[in-house]
Amino acid sequence: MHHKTIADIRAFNRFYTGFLGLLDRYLLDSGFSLPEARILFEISRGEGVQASDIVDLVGIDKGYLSRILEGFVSRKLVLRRRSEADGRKMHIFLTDKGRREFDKLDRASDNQLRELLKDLSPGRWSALKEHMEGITAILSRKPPEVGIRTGLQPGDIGYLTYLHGRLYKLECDYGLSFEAYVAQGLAEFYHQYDPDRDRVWVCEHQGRMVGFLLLMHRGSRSAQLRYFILEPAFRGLGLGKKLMALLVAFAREKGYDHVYLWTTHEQETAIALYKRHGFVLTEEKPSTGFGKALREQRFDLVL
Amino acid sequence: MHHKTIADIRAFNRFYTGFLGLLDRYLLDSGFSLPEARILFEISRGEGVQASDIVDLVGIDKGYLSRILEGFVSRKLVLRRRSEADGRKMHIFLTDKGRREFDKLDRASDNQLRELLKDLSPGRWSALKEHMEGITAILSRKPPEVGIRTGLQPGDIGYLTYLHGRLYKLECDYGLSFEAYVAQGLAEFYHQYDPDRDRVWVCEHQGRMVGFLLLMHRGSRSAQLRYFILEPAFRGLGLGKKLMALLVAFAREKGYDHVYLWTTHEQETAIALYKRHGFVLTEEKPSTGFGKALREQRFDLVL
DNA sequence: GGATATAGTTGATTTTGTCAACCATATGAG
DNA sequence: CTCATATGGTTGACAAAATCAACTATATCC
Repeated sequence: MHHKTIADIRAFNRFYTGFLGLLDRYLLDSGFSLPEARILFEISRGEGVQASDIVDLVGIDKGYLSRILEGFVSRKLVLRRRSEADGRKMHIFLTDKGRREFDKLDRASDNQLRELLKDLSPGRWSALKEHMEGITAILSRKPPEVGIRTGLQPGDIGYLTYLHGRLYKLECDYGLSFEAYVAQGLAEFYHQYDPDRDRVWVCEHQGRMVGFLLLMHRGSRSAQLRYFILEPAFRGLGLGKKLMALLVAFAREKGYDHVYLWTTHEQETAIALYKRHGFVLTEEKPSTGFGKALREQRFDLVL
Repeated sequence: MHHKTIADIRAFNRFYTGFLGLLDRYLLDSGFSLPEARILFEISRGEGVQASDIVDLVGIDKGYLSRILEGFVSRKLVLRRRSEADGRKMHIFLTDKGRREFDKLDRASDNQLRELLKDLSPGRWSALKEHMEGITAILSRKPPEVGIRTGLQPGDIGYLTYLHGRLYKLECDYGLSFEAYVAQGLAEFYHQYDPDRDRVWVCEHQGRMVGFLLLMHRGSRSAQLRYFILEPAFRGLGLGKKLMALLVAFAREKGYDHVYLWTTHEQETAIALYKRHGFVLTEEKPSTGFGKALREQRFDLVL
């Protein structure tokens, strides 16, 4: 199934192994071997670490580590001190000399990398960094950090339209006319946008919109929920629930009697969410608007 | 200067070294060492490779390689054959047994990776792949591959609006009203879009729009150029020139008398491009439309 | 208090990688 | 043609890196 992707990942692994090898080669004339450098790094990062931590962090045999540390001690780079709390453990510290040597090595590594990448434009530097952060986050199973902000910013109208166009095409096979309709609707919304009575919530991940919800006034007592959307990769993280809670709280705070929304019968996941927050189906009508037979449905929530 | 970024990249290197180590560890019980596996891989990829190629690809000492190959030969996994064209060279081939063994290893590596990543959602798989491709492209200094297609697709209207909103904010400090204006304009364009007389050109990089240009009919003999935009990271690659050439060719082909466009005096780079393609300033009027004093300018090109 | 586990050390050994010398063939200048 | 030099690869001698199992000392848990 993922066959092509697996092959791509393995290709990247080979490529990056080569790149890392390029960096490592240089260490040779630094007086430290590769594992020595990594061990020094771990010691400098957490002064007082114990050997078993390093074993885990660097993935090295404990016997081997013991000997490398022995070497460091004889070169007067580190000190080993038996733990007072647990007599089996040894805490490891850099001596002043060790710190100096490590700093030298560390600076040299920085320079080497800087040299290697100095021809890249700032745009590519930051792209590189973003890609790396992305990979780290994915492989270490960090749940993506998503912030929710209110208030429209330049780019939001367009990106929201883009999300609708792309995802409704993908998931419901709507065509371009739907996207044009969204663009039109958002342009109109913008013109009657009243920050006091209306509110938008934007979910952002690394500067990119991944979710959206909007509540706008319709007369003085009621309001309409519109443009609810979540990027597929960010579903199932509770964002929809969080957005909905914010919306209900806002509607209450602003004193609306009730909130309504229009959707189509196809939006099953969204509808389940609406229902869970107390919305009930109040009206239904057929539609052929976006190139297929649909039932448009109205849901109402009385506050 | 890039100090923080350098540190981030080094952090990624440590992280990824660990990840690769995880993958490599497994090889231990495959009967092949890590360099052996890489060498086998290179042989299988290019049957008949010569030793020196492998030295370059894998970054291994030639003496060491010679011995590893010797080992393969004695295990009947590969054949060495002296080149007929150059008696110094040896071409290396997998035997049937070698191919079988390699396939086994290769499949096992695939499975191992698949196993390691099986809990990731499809969205994260493809994100991972994209990040990896991005890093490879940047580090190997590949000029970004940009394709130009014609024809609107779902997502285009929104993304184009987004580009305008974001970039005009960034570069000219236009506000949201400009973006709403673009959204409106594009929705209208879509409704009167006539594939026979109008054309859009979309520059794409890795599935994302990075440039756009449109020509639409205005009456039967003249046409208007609109929505010309290029993502900053993709300027200076000759894309603007290419788009403009496509537009002029299309306008000629469709028999238009002349092409015109409206812009503002601030768009200096774009204006230079227009002039280079024969456009001349024909009209100018003040405007305060998007929150600042501007001179709107009309340029015409007679064909 | 005795079985079991953890933290680290040590000795023996294997695997992996490096270096320089070397052979055979090819290439290019005169 | 031929001699100096370069290229592709092999070999021997070593050094470095890594592994494994046995061992000591301390801690923990019933």
